[in-house]
Amino acid sequence: MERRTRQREAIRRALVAAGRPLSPQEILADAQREVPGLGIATVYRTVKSLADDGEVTAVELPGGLTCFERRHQHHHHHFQCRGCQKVFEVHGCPGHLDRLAPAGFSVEGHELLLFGRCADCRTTP
Amino acid sequence: MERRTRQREAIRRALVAAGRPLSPQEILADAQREVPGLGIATVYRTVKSLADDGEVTAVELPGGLTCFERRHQHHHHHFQCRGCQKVFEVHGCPGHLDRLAPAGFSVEGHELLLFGRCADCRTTP
DNA sequence: ATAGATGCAAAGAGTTTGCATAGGT
DNA sequence: ACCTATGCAAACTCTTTGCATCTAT
Repeated sequence: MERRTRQREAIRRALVAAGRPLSPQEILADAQREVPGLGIATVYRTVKSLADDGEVTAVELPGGLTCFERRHQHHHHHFQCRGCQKVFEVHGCPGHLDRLAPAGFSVEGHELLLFGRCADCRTTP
Repeated sequence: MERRTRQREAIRRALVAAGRPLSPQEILADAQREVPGLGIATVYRTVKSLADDGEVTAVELPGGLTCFERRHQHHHHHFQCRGCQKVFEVHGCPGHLDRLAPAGFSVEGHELLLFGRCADCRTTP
């Protein structure tokens, strides 16, 4: 069974507090304010463990960055800011996407990413 | 100015022949049939050069894989097969995606990726 | 002949893993 | 006391870069 460690709790709190998907480095920086000696390997191991438990999900972004967010029950997508690179949740989905696939292909899912500028970066380039 | 080398031509031909986005490794394998000594560094340098010229565009997929395809003038999206991992072009776009973004955010673009099984992998798991 | 392109190997960046130790239970 | 979780460092993967050589012009 899994243990309740300061590191694990700090990582979970960082994700809860952010309310948006965080990169491993963002998680590290946030959680280190609580547990200064925290190492990046623990962040990777912990988010993987939390993902296995179904508590968080990975958000893989074009460019190779993988962020992590607390698991939601509802279908949603993401927005990435070109200014600060932060990732935000986007509610809703255009739907009717399966019909776009080539004939003979079976669509099992989809991902949609919007990009542009968040409210903060829109005013502060 | 740029030179017309066997390597560069083999890489361009691989992209034309495939008719779909190729990963650096796929490009290497295809182009090596024409130029056996071809190295992966040349593939990376060449696709970057072709991208700078506007002849190819990068297709960045969740998971960190970056593929390259010949540049199209029309807006389109992609499908990735969970069986063979190959990437295909998808025509059309659901449109009206900007409205999904949070208030105060400006949307400059979007990417849509469908995933599932291609026609080949649907019958051959 | 000149200068850009290539192949190799080394260097980076991000992520994962091995191992001794710390620390939850 | 036991055994998982941690921190460090090494290993790994993918991509980029330095450099001597090759080759298109």
